[in-house]
Amino acid sequence: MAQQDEIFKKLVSHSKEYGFIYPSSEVYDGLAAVYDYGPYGSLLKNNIKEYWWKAMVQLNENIVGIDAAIFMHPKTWKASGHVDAFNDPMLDNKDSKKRFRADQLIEGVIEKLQDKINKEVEKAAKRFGDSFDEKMFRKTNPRCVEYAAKAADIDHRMNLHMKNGDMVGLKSMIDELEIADPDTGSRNWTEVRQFNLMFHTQLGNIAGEESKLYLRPETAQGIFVNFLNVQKSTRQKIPFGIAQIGKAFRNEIVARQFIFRMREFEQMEMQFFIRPGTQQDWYAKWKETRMAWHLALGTPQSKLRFKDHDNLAHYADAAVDVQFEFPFGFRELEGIHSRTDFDLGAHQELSGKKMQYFDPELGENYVPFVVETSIGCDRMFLAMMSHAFTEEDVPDAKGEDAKRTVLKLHPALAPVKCAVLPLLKNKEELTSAAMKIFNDLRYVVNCQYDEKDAIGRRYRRQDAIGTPYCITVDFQTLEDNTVTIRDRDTLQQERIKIEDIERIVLQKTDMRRLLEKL
RNA sequence: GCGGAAGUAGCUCAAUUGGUAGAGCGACAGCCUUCCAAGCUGUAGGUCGCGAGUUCGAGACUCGUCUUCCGCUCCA
Repeated sequence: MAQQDEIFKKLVSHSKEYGFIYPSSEVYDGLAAVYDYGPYGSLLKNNIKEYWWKAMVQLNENIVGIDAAIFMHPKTWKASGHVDAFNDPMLDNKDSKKRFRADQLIEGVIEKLQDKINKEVEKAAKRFGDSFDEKMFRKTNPRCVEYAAKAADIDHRMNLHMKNGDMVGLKSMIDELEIADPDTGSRNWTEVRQFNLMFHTQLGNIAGEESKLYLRPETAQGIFVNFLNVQKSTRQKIPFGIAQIGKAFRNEIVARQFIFRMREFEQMEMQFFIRPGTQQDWYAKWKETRMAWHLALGTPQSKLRFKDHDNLAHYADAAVDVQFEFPFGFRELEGIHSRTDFDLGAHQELSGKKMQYFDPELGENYVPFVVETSIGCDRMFLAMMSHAFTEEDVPDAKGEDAKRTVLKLHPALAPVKCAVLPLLKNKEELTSAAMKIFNDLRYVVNCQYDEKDAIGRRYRRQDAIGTPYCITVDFQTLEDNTVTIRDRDTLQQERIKIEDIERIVLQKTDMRRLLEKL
């Protein structure tokens, strides 16, 4: 574990040192849990997005892409359940220093009351034997009735406070019910404070409730509200999908672990609209499809796994995570959710606009069901970086063991595909020949020319940013128009003709090679 | 928000009991160099996180403050 921690730290500093990820606003001492993508980082991130987009949109004639705005009508978030479900009332125990959700503490009391009722029922069942009428007992037994009434009262009042955002009311309930920290028994609580997981800003210049706008906490809603627009303008028939890549914002209480949990992040989401009742088949199909997408990158099966959700979100009837083994353990990378007709149904209800599809085969209208695939772009980035980051021993110029740090990124994802290097800087014939090759190749792939320092050092610099291939121009080049091409992972060199460089580099690094595996 | 740790050059870290801020690596320039972090020379880069206090004198001691990291609570 300590070793894993060490590797993670090295990855973080490597990311900064080589221009992948910088802490945000570093000159002002940084901004917690916000990061900027540097030159190589943004190239890598774009390649990840391209791989996803092409796999989803380009290769599926029944999936189309959109780019919806981050700002949406505030009612969107009312319909989606985010306004209500993402306001968490929290309080701390001053003695144990632990933090709790006020509503969960109060619900604990309700659960205890229900346990008491169940115990009464059990006792009575034993007493009365076969003649026991449980329903009647629950309704008539004075203790059961009392407990049930109390539970209902607490539940009712809590919901009222939650609805009104009445933090003081929640706190007074906690005092009144004499709720204690379950571990320590302490009742020394702070005030209840509200944590809203959505960021907001205002539309127009006048601040006020009516002009309050949220920064979207998920991209999915931009897809749902455009469902009919897209279906009609692209003449799609169910089943079909809408894909989108975009930023989302969540005011996490604690954002940690580098870019794994950020307050501003990027999602790659696809909502697949289907006939009600077919959701299980499509859920299974997308689980399989998405896993294949991950495996095509060469990520070992052992680093990926499915993890079913224990608690389903308010909109889902089935949910599974694709987890990746990060340096800090298996964590969620992608979610696949069967979202039922919850979202479209909610928008239909709140907007008063029909969100229905006429199915010509069935000859009827219905609100489609949805299976969602949602992957965190930044998490995918971190997964690729942490899998690729390698420190290994290789022989140096004297044949002794030396360390090299190399990013073994999939060639199709690598930010720079190829470096063109003259063996020596001070031989004009070599540099001009190399420059000529470089100026030709740059039209085809992202490549670099480097003549500074000894050749070995230049190779290592390219290793550090994950460049899969290095073309070296040497004296033999001047005689027979051949160059060497060095493989990042094997360090093997092959001699190839200059005229073949473009074809060979493309063949090895083109996204096509990756997409064909799907 | 609470608790813990840490802030000195781009990076990693030094600086005896308080006495003029250094090294290695990296960067840049030049020379040299025929394939895996080579050598030589030179250059740039720091109000020691910030603010007070103690002292003849503070990077070091005291107090405050800010930021980051780790843990806890939350995580669609």
